[in-house]
Amino acid sequence: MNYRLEENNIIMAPFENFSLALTLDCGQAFRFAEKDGVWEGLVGKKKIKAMQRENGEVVFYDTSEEEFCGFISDYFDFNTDYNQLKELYKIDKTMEKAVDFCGGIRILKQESWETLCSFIISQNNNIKRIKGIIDRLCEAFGEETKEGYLFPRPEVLADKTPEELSFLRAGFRDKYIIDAARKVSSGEVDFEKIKTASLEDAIEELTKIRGVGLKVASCVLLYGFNRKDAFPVDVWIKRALEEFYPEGFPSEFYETRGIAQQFLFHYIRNKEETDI
DNA sequence: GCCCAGGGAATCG
DNA sequence: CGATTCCATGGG
Repeated sequence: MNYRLEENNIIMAPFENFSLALTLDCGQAFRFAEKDGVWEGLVGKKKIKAMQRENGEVVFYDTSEEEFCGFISDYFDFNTDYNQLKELYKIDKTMEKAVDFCGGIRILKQESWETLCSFIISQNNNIKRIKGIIDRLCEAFGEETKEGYLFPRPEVLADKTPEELSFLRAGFRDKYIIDAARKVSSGEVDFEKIKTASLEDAIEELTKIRGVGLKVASCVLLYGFNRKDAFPVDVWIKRALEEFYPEGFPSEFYETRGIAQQFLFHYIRNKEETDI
């Protein structure tokens, strides 16, 4: 990673066609907002504030070399070589187009509980509403800090009732949030076990929660447990598999097929609109 | 009014 | 098993 320090900001040199906007707004994370080209969001207790210049440089504001090399690089998974992965994906015609279209995306390493709760809310829902529900959830139950409201811990939500969550306007998902909070805070669903379990066992553990099926569990593992072999199949990916991969998704991608999935998802979902 | 949104559970046959 | 229906809410 090539970077330099200017006052309290880190300037990161362009690399691998990295796109800050695509990465933060491709449907994997829901707590980042853009204003005048500057993206802000809370990751745990720390705020990440960043913008990307025309020349590809990324400015990370109010940080240090230590924080950039540790916390920020870890969150963006900057030490994983995406160029190598993208070359591999290009053996496939459709994936080649996807990589050309949105190869600047990186899979973030998000906090496990926040990811679980967020993707429970995501089911049969649209991204704009998902963000609104999560904003209200954080403001009502998250610890208030000078950086903003933290994502509420499961212990705080475990003893709530659906009526107490009705202001979220989460619909039928409110009881799923409560069930997840109870099972995670009690240890009935064990995050430590998930971290070392096989993909199959990890999915089985997460699907003990009401409202968590194969797709949500796969998203949680991919985005919230850094499991690059987790492969969420939503309506868009399902269509793409039927249309382009009647023989199945290429087995060569297995170990990192979750990343390939993210490129494919964004490509098929956005190509028509931007072609015009 | 109708349809759909990064699904899942319950209920059929 | 697979297919269908219902679930809340809001935007297009």
